[in-house]
Amino acid sequence: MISKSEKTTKYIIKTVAPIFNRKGYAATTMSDLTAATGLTKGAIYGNFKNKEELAIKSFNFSVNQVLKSISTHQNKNKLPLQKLYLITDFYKNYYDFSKKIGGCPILNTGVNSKNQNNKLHHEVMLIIDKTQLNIAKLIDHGKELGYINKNINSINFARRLYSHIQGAVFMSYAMNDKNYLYVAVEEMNHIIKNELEKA
Amino acid sequence: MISKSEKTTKYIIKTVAPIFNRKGYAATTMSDLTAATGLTKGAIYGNFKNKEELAIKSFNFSVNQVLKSISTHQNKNKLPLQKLYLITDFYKNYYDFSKKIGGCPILNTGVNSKNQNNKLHHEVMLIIDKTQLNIAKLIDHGKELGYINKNINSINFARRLYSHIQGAVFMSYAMNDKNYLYVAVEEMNHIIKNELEKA
DNA sequence: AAATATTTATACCATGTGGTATATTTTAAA
DNA sequence: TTTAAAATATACCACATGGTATAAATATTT
Repeated sequence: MISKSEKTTKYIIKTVAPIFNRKGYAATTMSDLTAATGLTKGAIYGNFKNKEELAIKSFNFSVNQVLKSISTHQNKNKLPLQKLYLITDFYKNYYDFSKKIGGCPILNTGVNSKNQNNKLHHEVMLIIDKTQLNIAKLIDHGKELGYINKNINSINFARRLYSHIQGAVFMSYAMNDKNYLYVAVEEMNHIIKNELEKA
Repeated sequence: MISKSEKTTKYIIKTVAPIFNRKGYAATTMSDLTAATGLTKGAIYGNFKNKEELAIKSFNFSVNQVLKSISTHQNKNKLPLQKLYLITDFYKNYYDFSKKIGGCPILNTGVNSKNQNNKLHHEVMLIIDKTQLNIAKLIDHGKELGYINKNINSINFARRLYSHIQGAVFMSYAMNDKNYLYVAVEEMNHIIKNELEKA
């Protein structure tokens, strides 16, 4: 049986996540959260220890929205190399996608939490590490199946891919211009084709 | 004759800029600023209209520190193509450089001001536009002198360069790892050589 | 339906916020 | 050196902050 508090806990996180994402931890106030949820501080503090715990759960909620969408998109194909192209393809739409959830949680929280909130920043680093590792595993799988050049370093390539994409995520966000994403995706596809694909 | 207030105005900006850069506009409080400067609110409000005006001047101060350093570094060579390589070379050291001034002002303010402070965000966009245009002009100059391939689109290339580098700036910052910068610089140098340089 | 446990609202706390009027001090001019 | 002007410090303002003790309301169990 799903309890009342479980439902409201989820409701609070879902409602509050985009606000934390957009404004950052410090700039988000409890009254922002009561206003958005329609609940009182009593209700919120009855479900969360404090503002920080709620912020961390909100961050993880936002990140999971991104990761699930990438995962779904990726599952349109079973071949590792095609999955890689589906990942870059996902980011063609990331400007609009991330807008809906208050911006890119990795970028926003990565910047906002640095030197400000160690727990949040730690979460960001874990997610980046995990994501890069998943890409590296995909490349490794492609090597095993013989689609991908065995000479390239999987984790280093994953880091390059992530860094390149994240640059475009920032630029498109800061400049209100999706084109940065389109261009970066094309560049990455070109690099995947030239460096990864076996001739 | 340089007045007293001119001196303290500069002193305040210089002292306060890294704080705004590190914490962001909303999270930086007036007491942060009085504590750092050793001055009272009376003194600060005597020299600046409000917190926002001080934040904007601080942002421009931080940005100018970056731009001046790039400019100095760039002036080690007069040839446009070599100047381009000197720009990418500058970013090899950007992790340590930006740390001294509280992080990359473009990245930090770009993220923190979005949807939060329109005036600050506007300043960020102006700086990015200006910087990209300067790179494009450099490329144009290289074309004129016959060093650079005339088929490539200068402003588009400048945008790619900036976006690529800024991705590494974010990644190195979020992950405490300079290597992202080293790798991105090598990639950009490779791209400059292959796409820009005339055979 | 009554009793109990859980969840939410209310009212409050001490402290911090950006900003300002005014008194005091410091600087520059006469 | 006196005087006028500019810069800084003090003391305060109304309001917002994260957080909590407790009362009220709602679910859940018996």
